[in-house]
Amino acid sequence: MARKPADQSVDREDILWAAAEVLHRNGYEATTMKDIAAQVNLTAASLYHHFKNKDFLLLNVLEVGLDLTIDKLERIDASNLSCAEKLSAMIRSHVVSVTGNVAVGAAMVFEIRALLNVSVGAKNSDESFTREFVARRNQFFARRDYFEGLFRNIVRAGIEAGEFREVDAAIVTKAMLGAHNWVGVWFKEGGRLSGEAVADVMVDTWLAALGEGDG
Amino acid sequence: MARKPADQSVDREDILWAAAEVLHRNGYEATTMKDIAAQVNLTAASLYHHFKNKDFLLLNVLEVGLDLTIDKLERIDASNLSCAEKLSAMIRSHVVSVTGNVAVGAAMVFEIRALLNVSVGAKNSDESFTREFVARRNQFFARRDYFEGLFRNIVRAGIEAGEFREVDAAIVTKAMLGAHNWVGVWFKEGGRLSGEAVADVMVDTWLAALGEGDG
DNA sequence: CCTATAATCGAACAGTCATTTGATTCTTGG
DNA sequence: CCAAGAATCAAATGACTGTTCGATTATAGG
Repeated sequence: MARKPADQSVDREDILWAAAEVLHRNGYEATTMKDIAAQVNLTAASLYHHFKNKDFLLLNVLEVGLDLTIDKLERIDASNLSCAEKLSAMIRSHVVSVTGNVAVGAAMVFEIRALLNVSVGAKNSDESFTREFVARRNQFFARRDYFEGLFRNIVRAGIEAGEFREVDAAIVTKAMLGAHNWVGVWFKEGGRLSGEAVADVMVDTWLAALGEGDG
Repeated sequence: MARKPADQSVDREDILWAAAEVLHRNGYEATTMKDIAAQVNLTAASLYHHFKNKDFLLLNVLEVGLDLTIDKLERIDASNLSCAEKLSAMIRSHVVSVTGNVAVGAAMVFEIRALLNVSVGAKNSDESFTREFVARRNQFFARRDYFEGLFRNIVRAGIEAGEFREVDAAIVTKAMLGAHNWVGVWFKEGGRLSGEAVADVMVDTWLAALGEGDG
């Protein structure tokens, strides 16, 4: 076949990363195809060679970000650690992801609401695109729930094992994830604390909140 | 002068509330003047009789939401309660605001990033509008910091008073606010828990995180 | 060398949106 | 009752956006 790297050619993944950055910087609706294209020295038109359309491209970004995070969490979940140790590792992993990979990590979270309102209207004439998009979006949301469940289950297990005090696991889990997500908004590289240091504070905070104060 | 309530006329505040709802539902960029107008049975053009333009209107929404919240917090701050009691009251107040008044409370938080990217570009020909907007926006951000500082100061005071354990007050405060803000995203009226109940869980969680477990 | 085709672009389109303008409809103070 | 102005709207404008199309370029395999 033909044409790979002339001066510098671009592949799907490059575009995905560029889109992630713009997405994190500007938000879903304010992100234009031109912005994304500029980030990789292309024209907006060229992006359509790699992705069906804007919505699929941005959804893809969120999918990749979520998959990366889930992957790490599942590895921790499958280990032989105690609940407290598992939760520590999961918190650290999540927070470090959000700080180190701001583009993917934070975008994943904050554009979810925007995702809900995409192309639900009947404006798009193309029925099949809309149908496929809605299907993938629902799958994404299901996976988002699964992600949250990974944390919630550890909290529940820790309570049952007597490692944590009895709390409303669902709410505390949401509080925890909210705190982590928010890190993606305020964290700046080169500030007082590194991503790892922030993660340490988070671990300490949540173990304390769950009654693991004397560890 | 002339013309107030014909069948039903609309004032600044009605528009502000309508805008808050649409803002919370759709996000900053996805909110159209037509959407806001429809919410109060007006045309988009009519909104310009009440507000200079879209950016000022939406900024106004955020300002009002922030002022409401700060007002309650300052009253608590001025009381004679202990640090733990003050913090409890502040958390409860904030969370209840977010759940009960989703429109204003959550919008305030999640549109801040969008606000940053507004009209900074040179597209607007009207210099004075841009200048005034930037000034008010900076003032808003300063007030946002003040809001965060109200929480942070109580945490610090509690540590110094020996009521709380020694934590990184800045980070823990951000974690706390992140958790509260996130409530605005997932909370739905009529769910398992009322806004007050969620607030109770939050109070319990954060007092535990700060080492007030034996209260 | 040639050819299929991957990758890219310029230009054009249709749609949407914020905003302006000028006219119109009320309402109220005098 | 009248006149001033507050509140509203319909229509037009101009900018921007996602997307399509046809043409162009460059590469890899035969």
